[in-house]
Amino acid sequence: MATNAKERLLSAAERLFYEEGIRAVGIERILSESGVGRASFYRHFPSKDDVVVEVLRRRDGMWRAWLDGRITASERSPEELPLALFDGLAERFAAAEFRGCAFINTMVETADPDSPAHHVAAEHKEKVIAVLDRLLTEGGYRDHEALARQLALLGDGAIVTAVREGTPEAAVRARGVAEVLLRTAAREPART
Amino acid sequence: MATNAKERLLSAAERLFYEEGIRAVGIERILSESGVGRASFYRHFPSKDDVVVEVLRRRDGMWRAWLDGRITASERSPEELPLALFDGLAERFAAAEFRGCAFINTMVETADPDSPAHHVAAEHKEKVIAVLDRLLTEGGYRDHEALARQLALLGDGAIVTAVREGTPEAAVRARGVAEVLLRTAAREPART
DNA sequence: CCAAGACGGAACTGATCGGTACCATCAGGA
DNA sequence: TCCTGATGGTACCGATCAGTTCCGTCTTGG
Repeated sequence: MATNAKERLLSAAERLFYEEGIRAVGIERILSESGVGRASFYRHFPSKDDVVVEVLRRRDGMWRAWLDGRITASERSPEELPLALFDGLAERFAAAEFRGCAFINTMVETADPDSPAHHVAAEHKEKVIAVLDRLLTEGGYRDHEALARQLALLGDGAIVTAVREGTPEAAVRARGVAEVLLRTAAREPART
Repeated sequence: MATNAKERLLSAAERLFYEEGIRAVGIERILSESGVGRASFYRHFPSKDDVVVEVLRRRDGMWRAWLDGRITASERSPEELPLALFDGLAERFAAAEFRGCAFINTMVETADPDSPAHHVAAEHKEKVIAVLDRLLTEGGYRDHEALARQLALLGDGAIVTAVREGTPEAAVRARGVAEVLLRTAAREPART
């Protein structure tokens, strides 16, 4: 039976890619930090690019599961529930290893917008927007899709700002903007 | 007399770094596209890293000069003048070669926040925020600094969103948020 | 008990990386 | 005229890149 070589490779690659960047991390580093042999690497993955894509897919699943958790654990009212995104971001920004959004970073580092990695990263963001759209719809907001895209834009702005500043403060600022946005937005007539 | 070898190097490097990323562009590419000899390169710059820093400094100056131009050319009223940033971004996003903000890209690609390049990039953003702060102060906004930082966060969010979507639409969405923000913000009592 | 398969280690390929050294050329000022 | 200094071209350096190949070992299911 196979041991968990593939799993070790993926988790080491995920950590290294996030901390130092994709191009900056060579195969050698992934091998030495995961303890996997060179040949085993290429038994599981045709090339480094395939590792990148699979790491992003994993991270997409993890990240959205985490977001769902933060949403269900939030004690905010339905019309304020979308703000749970910014509550969550505030936590993430405070983590020592925080270095922005792996998907934004990938799109920046992988210049070619047609590359598989760029594609997976872009899809992740659309899925997050879909989650926000659902929350806003349930919250009774009329123009929920446009609002969802504005909130996502705010979240991404907060992320790159936090990378630059090195403090979690950007999450608070973005949440402030989001609160104004939600208060101003029109909601469906109450159904009572 | 020296010809313009240094200038050719810098403009070629700036274009290549922006289009393909810093790590993705080797010295060889810069040499061949600028027509400069290898030795001449190292007569002007101690290392590639120094080119990166000087390119960023140049671009910082150019970019802020361009922003100033867009501001003075704007026909918006003083209280709406900060929106000129988003008008300008809308133009940039529509350009075929648009690939985000060179400074954000640099900070993402250069993981080390202590590196000179990261530093120059971070300083650029602070200078832009200072410009916004001045506009907001002149527009009579009370909490101008916090507002300036929120608008800058919106701008950066629009930029990374535009990279992902490949359309200029994000500028319009961000401007919409900015309008709500400015309308909601408290202004000094009118001095008439 | 033994064969199949997953594994780690290491040697090797060709290409490219950033950086150095040397050389011939060409312009301009004394 | 001659000399100085900036230039472009090229050969070269050691290091590292992604990827291939082979070999010995260990585990596990039949």
